[in-house]
Amino acid sequence: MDLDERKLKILQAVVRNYLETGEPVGSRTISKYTDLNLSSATIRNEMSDLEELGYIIQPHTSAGRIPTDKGYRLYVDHMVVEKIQEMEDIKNKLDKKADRIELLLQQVAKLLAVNTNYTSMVSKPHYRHKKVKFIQLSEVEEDQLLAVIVIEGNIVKNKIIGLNVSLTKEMTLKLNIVLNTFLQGLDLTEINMALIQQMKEQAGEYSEVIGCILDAIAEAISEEDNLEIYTSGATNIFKYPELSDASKASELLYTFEEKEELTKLINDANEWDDNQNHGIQVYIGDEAPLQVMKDCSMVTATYEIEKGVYGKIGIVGPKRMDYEKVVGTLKTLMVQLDDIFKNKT
Amino acid sequence: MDLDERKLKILQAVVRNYLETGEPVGSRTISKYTDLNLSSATIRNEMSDLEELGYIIQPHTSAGRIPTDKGYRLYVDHMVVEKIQEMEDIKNKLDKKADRIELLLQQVAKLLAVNTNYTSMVSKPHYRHKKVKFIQLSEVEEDQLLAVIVIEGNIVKNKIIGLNVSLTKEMTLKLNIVLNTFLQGLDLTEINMALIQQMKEQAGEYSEVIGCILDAIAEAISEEDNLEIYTSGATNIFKYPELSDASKASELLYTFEEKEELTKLINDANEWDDNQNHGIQVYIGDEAPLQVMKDCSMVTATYEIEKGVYGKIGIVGPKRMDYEKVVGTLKTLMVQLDDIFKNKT
DNA sequence: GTTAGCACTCCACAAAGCTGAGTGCTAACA
DNA sequence: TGTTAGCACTCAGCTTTGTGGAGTGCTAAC
Repeated sequence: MDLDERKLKILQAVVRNYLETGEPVGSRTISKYTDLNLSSATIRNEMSDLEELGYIIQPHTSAGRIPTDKGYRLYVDHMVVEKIQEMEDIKNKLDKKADRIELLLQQVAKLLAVNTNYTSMVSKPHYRHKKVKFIQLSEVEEDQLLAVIVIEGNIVKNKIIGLNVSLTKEMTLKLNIVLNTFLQGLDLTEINMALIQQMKEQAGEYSEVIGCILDAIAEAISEEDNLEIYTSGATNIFKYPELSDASKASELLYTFEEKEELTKLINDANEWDDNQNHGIQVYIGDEAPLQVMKDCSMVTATYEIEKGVYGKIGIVGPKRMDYEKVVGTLKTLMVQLDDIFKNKT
Repeated sequence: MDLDERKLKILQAVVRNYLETGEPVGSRTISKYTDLNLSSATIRNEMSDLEELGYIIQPHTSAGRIPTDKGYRLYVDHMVVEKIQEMEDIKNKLDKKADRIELLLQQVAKLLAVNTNYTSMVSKPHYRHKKVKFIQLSEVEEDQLLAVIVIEGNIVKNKIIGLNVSLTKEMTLKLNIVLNTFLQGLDLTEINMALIQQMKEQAGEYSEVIGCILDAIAEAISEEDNLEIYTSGATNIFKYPELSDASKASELLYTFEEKEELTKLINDANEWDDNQNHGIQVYIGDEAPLQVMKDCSMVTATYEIEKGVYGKIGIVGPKRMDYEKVVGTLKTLMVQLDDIFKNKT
């Protein structure tokens, strides 16, 4: 059942040619395109076999062949020689002031989309079970309190709390101390009713404030748990005729606009695989866990922002995407990202 | 040159009918559709006049008529009877925890898009020449300082500053006092070199920290000046055949994805006009200051988030959009928004 | 001023014809 | 036994032709 050398070469030629042109590939083309020195008739026989084995298919009789998903899969698994992509050093591209991770990731997405001409998506890593690191209450105005909550990973959340009483300086200080001593180092699951009750007692007449602040904390932490995804270059799909008819384009773009569905993709991809490959995975057509992507391929990679905290990057394009370039680009990017994140911490 | 009663009625009938069906309107249709009791032949004569006057046009000989931009304009200016839109009370729809204005506006955009089936955009109001209200430095870890900056409008910015020395508690306190006394109530233009120099002197060996913090402040304020725009329902354009061919759709969607261009639209629209109309404006085709919108219409409105601080809301759809519904929806929404913002402050 | 009637126009769609690319099969060749 | 040339066949895609219907403009009559 294994393919012999010659069949492999022919399959490879079919895929390569199809990736380039987007047109079904005929036997005569292969006969000239390869160094096999075989006549088109021979190629035809071989192609007929390949079709029977399910690697290629004719869109209609008397047309050339195009790869099936199975054909692409074989190609991706065994024949991709990733082209090293010399990408401008992204550090220069990235806005200096993009200290906020969201901005940085958004820019990475954009960079990828521009470089590849496909659609890119980047998920914000989420820190599971994040712990409270630091809380600071300050009086902004008479009846307004600003609560600043820092959680692990130096994620900062603010909440302005309106009061119907005004706090004394001492009281604010006291509340600060109470909150910090009670909550530092805890995550959401560890903050229970008993604890809250204790804190409220300490706060005396300001127990109400405690309630507000706890709400803010809960919100801050859970907000961070919402998997956020940044996308870019969604309209690039119009560059590929096979995706740009109204109904397909509409569905795809809607998915990218809403983003919810995309979390499935992100969650599906394997975790970091330790083999220095940045968990690069290729999904072809139906392999992706999303119906709308049945005519697309997707390449994903995993980046590590700090020990144990991962995010994903994905590139979505037509099945006939330039896998070699995409994989190359992603790898280059991952190396650069590693660099950036390492120097950051 | 003014149109008589009958011509107006016929024009109105043409527009109304075209808005509904999207097909060119013939004389026979009008003859039945209106209560004029005129034969199609008479209508034909009148339509011929209307065409000569530039209000309607035939896409080709022997087709019905469709309105020109001029025709739409007349219709919008004099014949729109806005339908009061009973929209579910948005307050119920809006996420309670959407205290952050960004989230709220994003949700408003979505609500609008869903309600109208057009594309919506909402600009975040920007507070010009915002003044610093409050600054708080806290030590998060040994060598990390958290700067929290509150500017007018209760916009809060955070910045984590890495230090190569560690500060004493007293020093942190002192820096806090220095920063607040010097900067409170100032806007960007008022923070000059002389001031900075003074502050650095006060900070002694930690003058470096002052520099970092000032950078953060500058960044925070200027960041807030970047006009941000939230969009929703961009893919709704696929519901309108006249916009959904690949090249038009691609251009439009790109504009909505990139958003930069959209600022032109927002900036162009008139300021609040005080006549309780929420500055509702209608742009038809080329009237919009954006080339890509030449086949679209746009309706914008202005909301006031607090005294003197405005933002815009816009709805973009095909020229044959349901103006009556859109204007109605926008007005209803504005009233609700006023309500929300008033109770907030 | 309004209307019926009629010839005319032109889009939209279907049917028919043509072309070129590509195939499968067969028979001959090395 | 594998390879090749030759040939009939297929079919998408394009152009051409034809047809029907919707709608118009014009004219003559009311």
